Amino acid sequence: MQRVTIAQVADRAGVSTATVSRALSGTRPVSEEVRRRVLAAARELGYSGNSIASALRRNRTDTVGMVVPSIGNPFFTSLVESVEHVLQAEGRQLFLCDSRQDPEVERQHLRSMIARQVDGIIISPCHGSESASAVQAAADAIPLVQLDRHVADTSTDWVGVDDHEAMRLVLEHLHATGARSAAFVSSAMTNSSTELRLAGFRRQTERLGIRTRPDWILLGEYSMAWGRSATAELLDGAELPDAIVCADDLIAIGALRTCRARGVAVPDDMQITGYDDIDFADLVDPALTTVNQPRDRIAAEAVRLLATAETWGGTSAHTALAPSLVTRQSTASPERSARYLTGAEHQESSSRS
Amino acid sequence: MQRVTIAQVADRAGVSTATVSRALSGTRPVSEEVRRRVLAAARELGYSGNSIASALRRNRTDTVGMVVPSIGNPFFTSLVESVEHVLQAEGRQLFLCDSRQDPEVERQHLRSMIARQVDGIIISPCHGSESASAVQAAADAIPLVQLDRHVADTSTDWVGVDDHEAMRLVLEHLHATGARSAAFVSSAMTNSSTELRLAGFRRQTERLGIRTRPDWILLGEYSMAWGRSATAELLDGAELPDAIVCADDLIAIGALRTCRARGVAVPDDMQITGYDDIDFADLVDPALTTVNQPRDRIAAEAVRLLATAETWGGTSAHTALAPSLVTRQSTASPERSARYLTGAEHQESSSRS
DNA sequence: GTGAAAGCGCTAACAC
DNA sequence: GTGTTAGCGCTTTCAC
Repeated sequence: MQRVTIAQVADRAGVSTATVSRALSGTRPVSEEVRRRVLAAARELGYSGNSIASALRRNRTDTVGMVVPSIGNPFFTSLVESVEHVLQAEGRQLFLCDSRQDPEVERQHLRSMIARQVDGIIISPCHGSESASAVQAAADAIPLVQLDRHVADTSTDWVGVDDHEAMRLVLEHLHATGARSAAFVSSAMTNSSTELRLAGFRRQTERLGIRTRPDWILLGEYSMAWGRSATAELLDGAELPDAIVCADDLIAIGALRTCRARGVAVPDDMQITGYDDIDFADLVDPALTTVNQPRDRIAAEAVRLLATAETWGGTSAHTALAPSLVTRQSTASPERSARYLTGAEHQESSSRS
Repeated sequence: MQRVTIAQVADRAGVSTATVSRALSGTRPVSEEVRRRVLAAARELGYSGNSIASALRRNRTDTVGMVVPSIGNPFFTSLVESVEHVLQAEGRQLFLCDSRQDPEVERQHLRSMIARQVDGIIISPCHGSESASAVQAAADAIPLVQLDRHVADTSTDWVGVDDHEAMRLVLEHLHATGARSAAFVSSAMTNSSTELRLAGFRRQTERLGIRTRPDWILLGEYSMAWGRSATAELLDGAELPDAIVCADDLIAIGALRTCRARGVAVPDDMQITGYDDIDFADLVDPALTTVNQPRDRIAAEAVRLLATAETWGGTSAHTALAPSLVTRQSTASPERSARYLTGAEHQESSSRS
């Protein structure tokens, strides 16, 4: 079980270690005859290389590190899948870490990745401000691109979707279905996505004349549990909005559950929208109208930016991709509501007891 | 942005590189005065070490590799979380790969991990037979433990739950609720879990006198989509079982959906059980009765076995942990059914059309 | 308690 | 096309 080295392969093939290296890596031409002998020797000995030694020498690991706030969140899971896919196509590997929403854990992971000489880092920082110093420090050392979320006051690359545009799509759709008031359920304001989505919600409701209220803005965390309790709170309120706009699909699914449990019909009595378009969004009942993030595209762009940073350094780019709206059964269809409206002219928000 | 080396730290602290190494790693005692100077120099220069060089020298990476069939499957995701947690407590890192259910991809990942000199590998092989050669080859090179699933005809460590025991729990519970016939929906027979769960199902149904039929054994894949279509097939059959036993929670959730869509009441007209106890199992409606796998325990055991293998080599261990049954609303309560049975004596499977 | 020096396994000049 | 050689940055004897 002693590891076989390049020297042993060289011995067996009757050539120098340099030649073996060249034959195996294809860095420089090698005679067909020698190539065959080397390959045979390597196979016979079960040689599998030592990328640690290679990395030390070449100063490259062909590995990129990725840090996500929670691998349990399906959105990040699928982002990871996309990134891994892109990298694999280039023969590179992904080193994945979960910061568990903890800036301290995140900082350690970043340090460790730098020590491990990853070629670049893709990160979705867990906190808008507390992650900043560690992210900046890492970015100073090696190419780094932020994905989806990003920290304030740093000058690194970023790629994600245009949250304002997303909110425009959601609220215009709701408006078209006849909704004239809306609540917003999100996570606490600890990261950029949250902030931008809320800002977008505010701007678009105002622009479209959709009414909202301070106690309809509920901030907790990205989880189904929070979606449930926030919705319960809304349903217990004096007035009911026409729609609940959720900052991610997990919250929205929680909202759906509470509505069902309380006998509130979706979308007839209440419309609900999500954000992310996780696989599950299509599988709940009613299926969720949500914002689709082009994950493969985001992943590809992130990897591309990393490569650019490797050669260019310095100048950073912010890439906001266009999201799209996926309309399913948790919102009413615009046509149908239009018909309703013909009679009702303007649908006031229903109120309750 | 030039990486700072140990030599620079040594210079600044006015000591040798050896001393810096010792001061930083704590391998051997160093005078308090020198220690302070070294630490200060390291901080000032922003030294972060080079674990590649360290790994080459020490022949250890403090990294374990993990390969799962699908990171999109919540069961594996949470297994990964558990393993990462355990490792982090020991100051080690996890190198994660997704084989995407493809033995070829899996083989490449394994080769790559060995080349990367991970200290050990934790794998849930994607295929019962096609994964075998690569797994065996990897196990010959470094410590390896199989998790949950395992390949046939290898002599590596394994840790998972006792599938027979799990099926006993499920079927005894169903029997107690009055079920006297059952169908089984699982993935195709390409891995050990599937095989053992089916074998357990067969044995327990026979033992308990629960009737089943060849066309009630449906094998597809571990996904909600398959759960839906398999259930549709069952519901279209001439005879309906009292219960559908599913080989994982995703399948079971799909089954729940189809039942709801078809107006089949769960658990009154049909009982459904899952396997894994993923987070979602408690959040669907009705909440899913399922088999809980002690994931943290499995993870801890796997890491422990790896450490054992590092020192002992050779002899391997198979550790089957006891699963537990989590009864929720997708199955009837034993008490209630007992009352029913008092009148009905023996509840035959309902038939249809 | 500390320093000098010898590599870990590999690749990239540099020769030929 | 191929061999020789000098390290990559670190840890660890072995001296003192």
